[in-house]
Amino acid sequence: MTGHGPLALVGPTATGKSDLAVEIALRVDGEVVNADAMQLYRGMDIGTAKLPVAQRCGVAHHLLDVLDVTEAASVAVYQRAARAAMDDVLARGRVPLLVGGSGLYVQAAVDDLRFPGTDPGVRARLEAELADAGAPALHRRLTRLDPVAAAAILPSNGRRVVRALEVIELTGHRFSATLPRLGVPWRDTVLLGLDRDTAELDARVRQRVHGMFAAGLVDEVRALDAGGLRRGPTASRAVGYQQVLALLDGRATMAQAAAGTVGATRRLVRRQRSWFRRDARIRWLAAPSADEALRAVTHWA
RNA sequence: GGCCAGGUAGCUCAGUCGGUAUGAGCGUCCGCCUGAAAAGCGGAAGGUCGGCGGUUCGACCCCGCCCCUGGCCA
Repeated sequence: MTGHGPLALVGPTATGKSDLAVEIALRVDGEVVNADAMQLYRGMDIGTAKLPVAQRCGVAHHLLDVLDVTEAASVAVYQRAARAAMDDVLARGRVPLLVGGSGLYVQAAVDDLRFPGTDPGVRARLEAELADAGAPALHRRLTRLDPVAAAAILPSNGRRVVRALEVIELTGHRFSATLPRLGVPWRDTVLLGLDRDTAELDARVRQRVHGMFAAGLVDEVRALDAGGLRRGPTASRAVGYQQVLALLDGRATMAQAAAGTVGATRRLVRRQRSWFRRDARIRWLAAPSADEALRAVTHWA
């Protein structure tokens, strides 16, 4: 098979990655490692299109259902877990199959990205400043402390300005100086991409979303809401969940929630594409078949 | 059939006391992305201002007729 390292299957949502991953895993004696930020959450099943156990055909899946809905997800934390999982699979002589559509997560698992630490106190203070002084004011400060980072971050992007200031405060170094260069892979991973024609994918998204509502997405969200979903900064923003929460609040009708979910999913697809598009290492598959995927891997090796 | 309101960007709608629409939000397209990433942020493209005629140096804006939509009255 590949023999040397992990295999990654990436691409926008609703293209059929999960099913294809199982097929490939069965052929190469592989185990799936999730690279989807929202499938990390326990109880978020219908809305994240998490593959039901019955459809996993006995293939082991790692990093699903590891977070409570109230916890914030974090790339750095994910990176450690994903690497540990892949190393474990490798150590057992099997092939890790990294599967998911969260671009930054995939890159964190596959490349030598290093994340400077974080501190809840510092973060909270900066967030508070952001709330009353506004992003441009914080950006001005960043310009003084780290002109290079300031030039790369737009003054309106409060989130990124806050993180840059946090890193500077915590490390004493410029944020721009802490960013490692790309191109240094952590392991020799083969990246495969799965996409579909836009019109076809949009139709699949529409169908999938209607299927989710029919399968009980509203009840799923209601149950998670009772478990604190709203307090979760990450989970409460997930596509579908966000819209159903609005429905439960009476801020949207069922039709609006469904249409909103379809729209948000389409936008997600566009952003996922623009993220993956720039990674020249990805070998894009023309069709979702294990045969083609394995052929691509062989030709690559 | 009569009266009233309205027809401006793909959608919802501002606006112009007559002087080439700095139009807005949403959508669309493109891009950015290093501890919330299904998040966060930016840029661009889109309009014969319902149609025809009139008044005027000049009309999206005023006048007339027509068409369409919604409401009220018959």
